[in-house]
Amino acid sequence: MKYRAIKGVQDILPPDVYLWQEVESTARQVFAPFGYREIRTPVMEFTEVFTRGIGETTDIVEKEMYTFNDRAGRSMTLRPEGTAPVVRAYVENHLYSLPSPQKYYYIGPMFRYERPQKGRFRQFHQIGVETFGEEDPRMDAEVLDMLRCFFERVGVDNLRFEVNSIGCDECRPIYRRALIDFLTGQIDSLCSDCKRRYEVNPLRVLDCKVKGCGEIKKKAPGITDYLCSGCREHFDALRGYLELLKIPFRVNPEMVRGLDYYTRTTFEVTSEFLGARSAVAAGGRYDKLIEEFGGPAVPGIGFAIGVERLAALIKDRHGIREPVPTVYFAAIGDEAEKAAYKLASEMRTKGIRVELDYSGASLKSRFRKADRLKATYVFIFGEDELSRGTVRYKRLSDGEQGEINKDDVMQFFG
RNA sequence: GUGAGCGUAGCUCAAUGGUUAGAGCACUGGACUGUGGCUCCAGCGGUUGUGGGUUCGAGUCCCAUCGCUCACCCCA
Repeated sequence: MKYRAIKGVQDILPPDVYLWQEVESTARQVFAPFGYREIRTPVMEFTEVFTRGIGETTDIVEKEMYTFNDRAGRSMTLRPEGTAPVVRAYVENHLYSLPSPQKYYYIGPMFRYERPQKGRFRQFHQIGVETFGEEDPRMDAEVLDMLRCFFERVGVDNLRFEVNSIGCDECRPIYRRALIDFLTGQIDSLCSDCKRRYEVNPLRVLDCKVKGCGEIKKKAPGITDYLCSGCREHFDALRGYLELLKIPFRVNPEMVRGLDYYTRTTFEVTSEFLGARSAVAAGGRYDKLIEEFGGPAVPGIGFAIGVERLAALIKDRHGIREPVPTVYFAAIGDEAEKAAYKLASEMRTKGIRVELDYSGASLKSRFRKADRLKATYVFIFGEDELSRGTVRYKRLSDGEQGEINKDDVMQFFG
């Protein structure tokens, strides 16, 4: 084979593409009543948008970005996530001068240079939302409510909603200190990865799946006990509203997010059917990020849904609905084929899906093909019908046949 | 970046180191000349990922390489 797709990217072909269309249109339908409007940002940004936004020491920035110099020597990066670009657009276009809160959603490809595996690709797609200008915990709950609604509409259940609060600039450093102090005493018992995490990002130790570390984790101080009064009240209120909205959730004090910009609320939606990495959606609050981008002190919250992972779940649950042809046109003979060609054009113009072939194959093989295409009707159109000015039809589901006047074809489809 | 597994027909897979690498599905045609699905028959389809090596003989064993998959790190 001469050419092949790049590692970790993939073609989205029919029938899968119909699933994607369904997912995307459901997202639009679900988000609209919550007041979300679409925003489209470029797939490429100046590299600083991500290094500053996501954090210099995160894995994404350190080893996963598609970064290159353009012809003028400026460093550009294919977006590895959606929040930083949307925040950049929000600040650059002064969207904060519009009435708060401003709510946006986006749908599109992201790029990360990673080893592909189940549910992980180098080009993958996210449906994300970002809300600017509201710090009330009711907004956090609302965003989760919208997620719940989306998954319900798209027909995926058995999901776990996990929430946590990782505090703010005030309380997180204090907790971090306490955790480090604790881990320092246990360092010899930690797994090798966790020894590295201890240096780089101690909170990640909480995320470790190794058994030995789990034992240590149980005794470790929890973030929940270190939240400042503001963060504690916010988190308590959020849980209250989630209960009010009857959103089933679990508090997971060990959940740590990989991006630096999160404050207070973080959450993940996971499924046990997704293999090693089970998150199908994740997000959180980022109250300092807009300032970081040179904007006003405006809080934000958002999430992203992994479309590939979601599509895999839906495919498992209920497969794919693919549109089928209404009519398979089998014309026999030069004159009839010519007339059928014309009639098919008229029908298509009216929105009826018509398949006709130019192969001149036997009627039998055309029926076979019509059957394979799952056409609703076969139209038979030969010398006899041509001279009578009619079309013979056969409904494939039950074999019912009849003959209709050529001029009544449109009526036939009512 | 690290580790493991797997590469044979379009797809799913067979083939003790030994004839001309097979089967099912799919595709094309026929039985049925203007009527699909079911059945039967036939046909089409291969550089066994690639390159070396061992051997009288390699799809099979060895080495390298490329690719895919899964897992780790990390992430949607």
